[in-house]
Amino acid sequence: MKSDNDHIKIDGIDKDILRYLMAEARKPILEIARKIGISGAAIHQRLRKLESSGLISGAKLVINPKVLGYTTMAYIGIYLDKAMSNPVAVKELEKIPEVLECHYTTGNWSILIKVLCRDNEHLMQVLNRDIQPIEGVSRTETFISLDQQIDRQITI
Amino acid sequence: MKSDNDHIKIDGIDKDILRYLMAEARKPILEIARKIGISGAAIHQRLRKLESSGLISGAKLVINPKVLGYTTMAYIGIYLDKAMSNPVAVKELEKIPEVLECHYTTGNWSILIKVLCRDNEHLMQVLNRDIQPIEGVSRTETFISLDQQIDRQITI
DNA sequence: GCTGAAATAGTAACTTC
DNA sequence: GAAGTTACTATTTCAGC
Repeated sequence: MKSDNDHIKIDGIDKDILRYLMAEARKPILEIARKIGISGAAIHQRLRKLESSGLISGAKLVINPKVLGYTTMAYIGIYLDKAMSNPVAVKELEKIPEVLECHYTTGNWSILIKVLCRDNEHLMQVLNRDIQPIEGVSRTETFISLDQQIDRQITI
Repeated sequence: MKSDNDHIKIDGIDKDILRYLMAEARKPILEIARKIGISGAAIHQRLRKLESSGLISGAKLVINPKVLGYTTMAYIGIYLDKAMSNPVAVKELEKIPEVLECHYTTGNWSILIKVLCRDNEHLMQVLNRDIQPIEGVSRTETFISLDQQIDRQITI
């Protein structure tokens, strides 16, 4: 039984399989099999092992929010009152669909969140109507991402 | 021909399909077909349409970096000298595999990046050996993510 | 959106080292 | 017994309707 923190051994073949699927999760496994030089069933067995080891945590369809009209991405640093517990604030943030990430951070803020909005007006609404009213939120600092220039996963 | 910024029409069935696949990109399409009540081929047609519209930009295998021993995630705000052009700095940041995201932001910094390291010592190395030496980088502010409490995509 | 044929994936039993 | 192949069934993909 492997816990989340055990390091596991993966060989070159595992790495090849992962690299292909990290870029294109629905790539035909037989195609990978032909390129690597082993059978499709063998790849499937390795994938099952990588899944049960916890290294593979899933596969997600990536969608382009711009096509839906969501063009404004921003990071917001949130200062919480000392009395306010982080988990309670996170529970409230979870209810806001525009909040995509939430980190409990060292440094100036208690919380750093990433939000995705249609435009600046929508962002202002989320700040004023959804975030500021949360109990314990004293102040926020907003950084709009004018352009996301790198977006990738860990390199295998 | 649709450009990246056109909004497209998607109906309830499209939304259902997207919701299933955004959570589990490798979920059998026939399984979704049975739940929604249309044929697998119909779903496939809709997926092709969604792909060519640009809404679906791909499918990625999600891996758990903790299993590989990467436990320290941090955001780093970077101040650039006025003379330094952003694209040149980004080109250098791209060469650092630990840099997962890079945003050109409004506010205090020129650039906000997200890095993933094995531990605090590794993070220190990346800062001192890889980031600080980049020409034009004058100062950095680091925020370690003690815990990522929300991580999701846009809600459809 | 459906149908049906060809390609591909997933599973299990068998083989080899 | 760990890793792979072969053989078999289910699913996906693609063309024609």
